[in-house]
Order: sequence, then structure tokens, then C-alpha cells
Amino acid sequence: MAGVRVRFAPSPTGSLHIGGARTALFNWLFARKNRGTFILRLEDTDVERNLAEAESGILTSLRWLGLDWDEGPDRGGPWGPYRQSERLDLYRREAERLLQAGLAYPCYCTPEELARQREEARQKGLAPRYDGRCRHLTTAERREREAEGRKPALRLVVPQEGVTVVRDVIRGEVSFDNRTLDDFIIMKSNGIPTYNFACVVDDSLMQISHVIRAEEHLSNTPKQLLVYAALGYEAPVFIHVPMILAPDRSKLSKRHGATAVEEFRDAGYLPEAIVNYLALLGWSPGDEREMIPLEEVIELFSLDGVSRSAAVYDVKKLTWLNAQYLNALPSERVVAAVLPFLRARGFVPEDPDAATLAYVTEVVKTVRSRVHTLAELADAAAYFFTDDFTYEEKGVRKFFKPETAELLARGREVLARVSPFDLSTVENAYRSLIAELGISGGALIHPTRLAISGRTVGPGLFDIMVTLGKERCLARLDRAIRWIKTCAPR
RNA sequence: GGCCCCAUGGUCAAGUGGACUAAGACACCGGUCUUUCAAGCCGGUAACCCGGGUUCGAAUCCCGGUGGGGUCACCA
Repeated sequence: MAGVRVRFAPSPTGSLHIGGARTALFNWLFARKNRGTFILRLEDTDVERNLAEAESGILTSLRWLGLDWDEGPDRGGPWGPYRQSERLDLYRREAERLLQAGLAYPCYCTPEELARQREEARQKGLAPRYDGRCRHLTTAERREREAEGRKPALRLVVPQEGVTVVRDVIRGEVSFDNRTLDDFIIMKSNGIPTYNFACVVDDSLMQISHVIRAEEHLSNTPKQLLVYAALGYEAPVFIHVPMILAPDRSKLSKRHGATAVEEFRDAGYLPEAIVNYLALLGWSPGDEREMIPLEEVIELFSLDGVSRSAAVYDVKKLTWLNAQYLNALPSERVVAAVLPFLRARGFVPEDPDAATLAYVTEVVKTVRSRVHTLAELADAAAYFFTDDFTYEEKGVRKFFKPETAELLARGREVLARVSPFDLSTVENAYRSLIAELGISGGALIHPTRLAISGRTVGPGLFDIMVTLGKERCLARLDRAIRWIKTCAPR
């Protein structure tokens, strides 16, 4: 497909949530698949709701997910600027054209008056549409209102008959009776355009070829089509993708727990897993795999595979996929990702040296198959970084008997002589001791695990030992022996 | 409420008139492996919203109903 130009156009009123991320992803995939251009545009025309930090938060989330844009507010591009608040003169120019052509007109009704009109209509059981009362004001009447100091909003002249047909790649032709539409506002009285106007002006001027957005915008599309027609611009191809719903089947919102990309990041999810999961929500490559490398997703991506029905997102599946990635990704990648979590817990310094990094790598390899998130990984690995841990109470009851001290002392003795301190040598030595003592493996292994990790569950004991290193193992055994002698329950 | 979209297990989904006794995955349940917990492996429970058509034949096409969702702002 030649000349594909798509855009993701969030408004900086909050953080990027997974629904927005999925829309951005589909746009990005479509652009990359078709060697097109992915544009980021900020729709910051709502002065009231704009949040100062929101813009950088959204950009950060997008970058973190790996969804890079070719044109955008931070890097410019041939059709900029890419912030609507910086394009006001463009909208005014286009609005003026419409006004001159008689395709738009000033409306002097105040928001209060409009609210009252809507209320009245509702009382009568009518649709709350604007009745067009300012449409045929004479020049004198307009002047009169201007004299009162009224600042007009601008409305589009909408035909009161016929139908507007939206041609959507996924949904086919969707018809809207023009009588269900009204003369909607395109420029607010403060000189700032409304969404349906700014969006069309920008998509036209920025040469957008395909508008890929969530289905909630489907009913906006006939209005926008009317704007395209009035402006004399050709409409792009529309693709309304299914929405992502919360587990209770309602629209995603803050009260549904973690929904923002940064929340998932902070909870220890990998961008690889999130992107993979999101790609599969509302789209299917047609094969049976769940884990698909991004490069392949790009290759396989097609609008044909996008479904029509809304999808409920399932954190459990995301979590499962995250665990899959934790195990499949190169360990260096996992190390890099887990470092912030280790720093936050004070386990590694701000700027770890090569030896520390090598150690973290071993820890990651030892622990990663039994956790689902980076946060869990860091917690599960705590005893690899600090000697300051307590013994799990139920473990103490079960495995730390007075006579255990002697058992651990024997283990320590054997361990002290082990060389080299590698997996097979350590295991062979310990197993020999077990055989010699004529006890079950668990009888020695469980107390030892508790002694060196403080826990009753975790990686294989010998893996822990080797990763931890001889000195720390011996020290911890000594400490446990002392502890049992002084505080073990009788 | 008007308008619009949608409808396969709890969830994501394959399926485009016969190969459907309906795939796969998550979750759940069992088993297996094991020093524990995971992971892995093996197995199991579980779905075509309902009613009419069309057709030799319908999960698949049509109509109606029901259900869910979206949208009706000087928000985007």
C-alpha cells in the first residue's frame, strides 16, 4: 500500500491507558507493515482538562512500549506543528473559509441557553438537538448580539435530509440519517476548535490516509464526513477497531484497577509482553501461537484479522504472557529490566559494576522461572542481596529442631571442603552426606534451604547455593546453627 | 430514550455453507516430574444468545427478538 500515513492522537488529559496503547499499536503496526508513516498528534484543545504532566507521560509510555513515531510534537515533521494548541491559526483560517462560503454560521446562544433548550426538548421527548435558531439570523440581528458583547460560536450547516454513509474497512457501510444530526459547533466562542473540526482539519492537512481509532468514534464519523465535504477535502479510509472493555464489560476507567501503561510498568510487566498481549486483543494472526515476536507481528498484521466485537481484557493472561517473556528473553534483557526494581529495594547500587551485573545475571537465571513479574522477581531474589532476613515461621516449626543444628553443622563441614563450588560438585557432596547419614534428601535439604534463604520455597537448593557462593552459604549456615541453639523451639 | 455497532466456553479467540462429534490459549481441576515452590509435560470440565426463515445441508446467509457496548457537550 503506497503512501500510508496514520496517526495516534491522544489528548493530554491523563496517562496512556491500555485501550489507547492498543489503538496506538494498531496504527503503528499498520504503518510499519506498509512502510508508511506513524504520526503522533496531541489534541490539547480542552484548556480545562489539559494536564501539564500528561503529555510527557504519554510520550514516555509510548516510547517505553517501543512505539516510535516518525512525526510528532517533540521531533517535528513536514506537516507540523503537532500540537493542536499550536495550530489555532490553521483552524481559524479554515473556519473563516466555511463562514465566507455560507457553510458555517455564528451562533450566539450561551451554554446556559443551550442547556435549557436541550432540557426542554427532553421534556417533550424529543432528541436533544440544536434547533438551528441562529442559522438564519439577519446581519442586523447578528450585529445586535455582537453589540451586547456576545462572542459567537461557529456552527456547521448540516443538511436536514439524506443520509451520510461511513465506509469502514471493518464494519462495511454504516448509514446515518442526517436528521439525527444537528448543526454542531466547530469553533467554540473562545476561538478554539472542537474535536470534530480540529480532527478533520488536521487529518486533511497532515495527509492522513487511514484513520484507525476506537469504535467509540464511529458515531462521530458522519459529522466529520460532513466537515470534509464542506471543506472540500477528501476523506481518509476509516477503520474503527473494537474497544477494550474492563472485566465487568464496561468501558475502561480508573476504578478498574491498573489500566495505565505506567502502572503496568511499575508493577513489573515487560513492554514486550504488553505489546504482544495487546496485539492479540481484537486481532488474530490466524495461527495458534500466543507468543509472537514483534517483527513477526508486523509482518502478519492485517486489517482483515481485526475483529468486530469488543474485547474484555484479562490481566491473568497478560501476567502469564509476562512470565513467558521473563523466561524466553535473553537474560541481559531481563537483567536490564529488573535493575530498577532491585535499586528501589536497595539491593544494587545506582551504578552497578560489572561484577554486580554478572551476579544479578546469575540470580535472574536462578529465579526467573518461578515468577510472573519483575517486582515478584526482585522480591523472590531478596536473600541473594541481603543477609538481613528472618526465618519463615512455619519453616522454623517444621525444620528447625534442636537436633537440626548438628545436621546443619555436618552440612557446613562438607560444604567447606567442596571445590570447585559448582552445581554438580556441591550436589554430589551434599548427596553423599545424605547417604552417609542414611536420611531422606529432604531431611537435610529443607533445613538447609531455610538456613540460607530464610524460606521454605524457592529455586533448587543447589542452584541457590552456587549462585550465592561458598562464603555466604557457610556464614548463613553458621548463623542458623547459632540461632537454633539459642532460640529454637523445644 | 433516539441513533449506531456487536454477539462461538468465565476470558482471548480459530472458523467465511458440508472436512464441526466446533481448534488453540488464559483461568480452573487432575496427573506427572521434583528437595520445596514454580516452570515443563500429559489429561479433564466448559461455547455456537433465542426464534423464525433460505438451503439437500447453517456457528457460518436473511429477518425479528433478546442481551451487551458505544454515542447523543462551546469533552476529546
